[in-house]
Amino acid sequence: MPTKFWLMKSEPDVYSIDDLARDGKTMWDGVRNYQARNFMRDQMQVGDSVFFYHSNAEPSGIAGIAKVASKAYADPTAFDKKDVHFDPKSKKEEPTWFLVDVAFVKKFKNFLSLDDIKKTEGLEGMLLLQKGSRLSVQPVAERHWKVLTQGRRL
DNA sequence: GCCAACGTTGGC
DNA sequence: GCCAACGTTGGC
Repeated sequence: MPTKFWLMKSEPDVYSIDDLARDGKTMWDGVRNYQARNFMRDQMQVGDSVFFYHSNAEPSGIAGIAKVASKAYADPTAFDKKDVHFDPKSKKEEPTWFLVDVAFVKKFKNFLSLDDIKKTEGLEGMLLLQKGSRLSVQPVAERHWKVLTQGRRL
């Protein structure tokens, strides 16, 4: 598998790095975008590293690190009529939506804000920084991961 | 809360 | 298969 590094977005009001630290592990449910689903279903491997990104936050940015803790399986919230992420088109025999389990690794002592990320050199081409990029699950190039994690007190 | 940039849906 | 209308994301 080519990619071993990922970035996954969550709104901290809904589920933050502190929630993951408390739970230890969580189902990354509610992804309803095909590209994001495909990354989880087709490419993620147990043990892959994940930037836990706080979106729609004050400030937005990378809050810590998590890791992929399961292979992809059907997202149960798609079958649950009472769930906000319910999708009547997804059938149990042939699920539309998938998720992986994500486990807590660390919370950064120094939150890495989007502002900091933008100021960082060597991130040319990083998906997160592309205008209009909204993908909530995205691959991170190894060199970008290194640039962001090395030479910093995180 | 605004709104630009995307993604999806559905009429034709 | 086109594309307008609509819904969502997410920075600001």
